[in-house]
Amino acid sequence: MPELPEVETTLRGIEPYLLEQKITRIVVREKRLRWPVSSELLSLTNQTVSALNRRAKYLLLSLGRQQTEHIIIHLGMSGSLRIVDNNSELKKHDHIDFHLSCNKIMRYHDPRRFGAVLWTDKAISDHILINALGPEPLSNAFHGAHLFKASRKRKVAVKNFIMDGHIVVGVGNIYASEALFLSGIRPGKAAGRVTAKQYEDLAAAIKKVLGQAIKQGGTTLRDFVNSDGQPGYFQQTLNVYGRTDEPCRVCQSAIKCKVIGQRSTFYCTRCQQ
DNA sequence: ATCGCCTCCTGCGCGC
DNA sequence: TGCGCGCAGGAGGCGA
Repeated sequence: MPELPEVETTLRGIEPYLLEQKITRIVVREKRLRWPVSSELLSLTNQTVSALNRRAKYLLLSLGRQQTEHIIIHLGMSGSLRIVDNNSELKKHDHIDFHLSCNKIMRYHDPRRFGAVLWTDKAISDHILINALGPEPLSNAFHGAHLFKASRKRKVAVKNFIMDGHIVVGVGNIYASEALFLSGIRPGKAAGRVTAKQYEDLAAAIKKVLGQAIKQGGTTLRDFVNSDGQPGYFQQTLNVYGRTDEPCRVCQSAIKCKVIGQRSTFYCTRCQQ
């Protein structure tokens, strides 16, 4: 379940192998991802990767000197990218190979096929999936006042609110529960009823959990190539996620699980009001 | 505009 | 041991 930290870790892991390298050939074994893999992508050959970036959970590979073409990759629920040797044995769900001029392959693997590999020749910032996104959670553009302002009169649960990519990107189900615990806010509370002070705390908590997870992901980068190992962010101590009926680490009362917005949500009934 | 529900898909854990 | 079932989850899409 790649959350933002794993996407960032993936970017750092693949960058040394892709930057200023050519994609010599793309082999697609399974086109049926979230959206069908386009024929334009199929026909890409001998394009130099001139930049790699991340926006939200999208990985962006820019091609050519002018960067007029881009490959957009989303890992969905179960996607991963690995750098493998070109004689590496194929595993089930290895859907796309990007052959590189360094003689290695960047291999896209995705059992559930919720992910996407897209091609565009428009400016990335104009792309329909990108152009309406909220700020990056670790950037200066993201802060409590932003959340407070955007949430006035909103009735949606604050947990759904912070998971909405138009408000802030990259807050997945695990870290939404964790950040709300750290800031002492009930996940089901209407976003418009959360105070400015609470949003200050919440923004800080989001930065903290995501920043910490990225840092831990970075420590396992050495295992990235040719490895199926779990990313390091799983080592992060979870305070509430998946801890139904276990004692709160602060007050010992039982952690509760409730479905909010079709998603399991975990919180402490005493610490979060 | 906003909200909430539905959908895509496979692997896994559970009960029997 | 094996089967069938239900659930998990990112996020776009859609109907109300």
